[in-house]
Amino acid sequence: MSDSRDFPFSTATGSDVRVRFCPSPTGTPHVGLIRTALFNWAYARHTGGKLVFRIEDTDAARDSEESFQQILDALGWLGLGWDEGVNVGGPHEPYRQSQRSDIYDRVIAQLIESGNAYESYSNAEEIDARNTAAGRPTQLGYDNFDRGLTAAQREAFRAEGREPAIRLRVPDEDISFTDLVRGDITFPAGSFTDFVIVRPNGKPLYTLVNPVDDALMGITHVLRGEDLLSSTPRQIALYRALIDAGVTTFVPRFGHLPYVMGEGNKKLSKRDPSSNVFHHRDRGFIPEGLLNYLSLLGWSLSADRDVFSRDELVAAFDVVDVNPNPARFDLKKAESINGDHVRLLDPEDFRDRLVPYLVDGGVLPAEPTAAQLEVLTAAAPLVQERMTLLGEAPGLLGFLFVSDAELVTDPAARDSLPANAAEVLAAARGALDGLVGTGWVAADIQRVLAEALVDGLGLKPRVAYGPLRVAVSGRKVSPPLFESMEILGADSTLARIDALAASLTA
RNA sequence: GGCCCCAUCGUAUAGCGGCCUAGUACGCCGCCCUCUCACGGCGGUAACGCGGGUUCGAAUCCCGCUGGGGUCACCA
Repeated sequence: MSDSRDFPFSTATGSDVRVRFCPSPTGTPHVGLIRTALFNWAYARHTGGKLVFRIEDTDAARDSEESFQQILDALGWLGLGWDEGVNVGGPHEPYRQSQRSDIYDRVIAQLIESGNAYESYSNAEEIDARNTAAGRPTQLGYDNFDRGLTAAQREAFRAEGREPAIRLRVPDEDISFTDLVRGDITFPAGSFTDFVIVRPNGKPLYTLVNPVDDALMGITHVLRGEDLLSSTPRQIALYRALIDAGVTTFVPRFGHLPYVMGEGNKKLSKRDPSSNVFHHRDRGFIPEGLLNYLSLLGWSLSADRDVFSRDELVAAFDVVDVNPNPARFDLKKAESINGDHVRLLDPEDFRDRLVPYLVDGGVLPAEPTAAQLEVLTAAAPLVQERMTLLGEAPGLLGFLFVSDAELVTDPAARDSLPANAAEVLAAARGALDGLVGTGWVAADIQRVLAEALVDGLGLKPRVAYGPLRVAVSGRKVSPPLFESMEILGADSTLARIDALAASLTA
């Protein structure tokens, strides 16, 4: 066939690669959507090519400004930047389809002019009726009936006041392409009939605007979800029409990324909280962790390593290495990866990232004081390696930011107190008293406590320190005890021990 | 139903004809470390859907089956 010569696929491989991310602003950003953005971004960075960010808002009924802002928010948070497009501009403005009507009108005219598209007056009822009459399954849909309409017939329909949809005349031959992640794929001739590209009201459909914009913007690689795979032959048909009409000169290469699955064998539902990027951010995922995990859905860096940086991802990423099979979103694994990245953070960076979570958790005011930040700086290193999600911060560190009087003791922690708690507390109090005025550092605290409780009373360490942990933090689980006491200071520490002791005898 | 895609431990994957008595990670189960919780360390559990070929040799190539999924809109 002469297809490859007349309708060549893109041969871009290096810095001439142009990929795009073109979400429709409906709803909250889904992890699957972000994974698609990530792979496009990574491919552009890896090849040295360009990433174009376009918004497909041609469905006024479903699109929203709020959703658009959320997409921007998500991309910004994750650090996925683009080279051309919304908010940054470029040579193919505008980048919101709702503002490109004139461009589409022009292309539609070219398509009709060149004979690649035509007016179709058939409505659904008429199509069904014709199919039934012809003994053809109605499921087969449109029958290309209007292809042969004469000027007189069109005029007659017009006279009836009917407005035509515009359909693309599709080639009656097999359509093949080499999918970058799946290999050669062929759709037999007759798989689909002439399809609508413009509504009777003049509004162009996704089937037209998506390929048209890709063509006009010089997109060389279309990396998108697997759900679009079956529409690819139609897009290629449209591309051929665009080439024939002189609108563009090549067909992009396609790569269909596997689904991100939820429980069972279904796509991760938008209703599942795990699908919501912001839900993960709120819980304390950091961009490095979420991005790392998402990249593992359908791809891998190497045989024996799955924690890596953005730069490592970019250096190694290639679409052809993407797995074609669907991947399940595994929250446990995601959290584990996130925890690894949290531990990799520089201490100051880690501390800074804690602040918003502590503010949201009501632990710190919107504008923390210098004293509070000082406490945080001292405490952060104590919890960095024991946190998986930053959202754990309020629960872990809250006790350091409340007055002794405000400290609430978790009922479960109180219940865990051993029978001899009062005795332990009293002995600790006595030992600690000796330190007042001599400096108040963790090592000394631990030493005197060990002498008094472990050596003196002969207690097991966990029995000895349990009551103190509850007294100081109000919880069964806390950052390391002696360091916590040091940060809290002698006065608070003693006051809290006294308070718990008093409540035991009350 | 037509067409298309997919198929390695529970999960994500490595594997692209011999290095595989199938590796790694998460999970799970033990043990160690330990002031709690974590972290860390050590060990264990667990997979090539089935059937035919091709080949000296197949998880890897081909065909069929089975099983999953997607798509068939004047949504995107």
